[in-house]
Amino acid sequence: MNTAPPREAADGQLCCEAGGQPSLSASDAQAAARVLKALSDANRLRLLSIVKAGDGGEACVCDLTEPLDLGQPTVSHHLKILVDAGLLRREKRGTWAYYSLVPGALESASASILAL
Amino acid sequence: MNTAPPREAADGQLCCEAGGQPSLSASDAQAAARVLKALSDANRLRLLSIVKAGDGGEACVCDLTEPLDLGQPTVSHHLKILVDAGLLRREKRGTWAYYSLVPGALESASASILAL
DNA sequence: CCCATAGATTGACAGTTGTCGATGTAAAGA
DNA sequence: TCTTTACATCGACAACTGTCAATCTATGGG
Repeated sequence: MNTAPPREAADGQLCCEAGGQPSLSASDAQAAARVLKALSDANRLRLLSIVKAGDGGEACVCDLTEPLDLGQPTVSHHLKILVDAGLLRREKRGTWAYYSLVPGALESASASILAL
Repeated sequence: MNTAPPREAADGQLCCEAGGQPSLSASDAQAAARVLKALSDANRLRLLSIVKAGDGGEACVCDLTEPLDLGQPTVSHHLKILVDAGLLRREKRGTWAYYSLVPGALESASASILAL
């Protein structure tokens, strides 16, 4: 809305000076936000942590329901969000579903913050 | 191959070997989630990016309202969230409010993901 | 075939979030 | 003083999120 920036500040400091840098495109920001949104919940961070610390780097849902003190449908819901964000992988073996980290996914999310 | 985990219904909890590691405490997860939640919005990521790329590493609100195509109150709202999360600093000079990155804050947020 | 178990899906509901318009406030000019 | 400028705050509203109880699906054992 500011079409006429003040250019005569007494101190010489201009207010609205065009940065001109693309900085971060809207689509890049949206892509990064999609992953970070999956990481913005305490219970989901704990799920990732437990999966990472699990034997063989994986864990099944029954391993995850108890330590978080959440219902099983809620845990499944969070796991689906993490899978959809590309952070977790689901592998079904027999009756059980094993979740494991997608290699490099956390590093990529971490890097997207530093790349701001 | 099918590596069936030990299972006992009446015993209660013996599905997959419980990996009793503390992994990530509830309070640590909540603290990390609080910062990551501030980073989980595309417009806020763009705000940080513009501030970082700004002259002197700072920018005033009028620099931020236009490129995001958001109303001024909305931008102020997002900036407040970023300040509350410890990611931005606000300094008022004259009529203008200049925002700048808190040194190390992004690195710390990034590290909290890798520390999972 | 019937039943038990692991897990996903559905529906509902309260709480939160992003956005805007209207208004308030403080500083700089006229 | 009166007005303009830059920004914050408030109130409202739609959209989204996290959670649970109930139900559905699929696998395995008798």
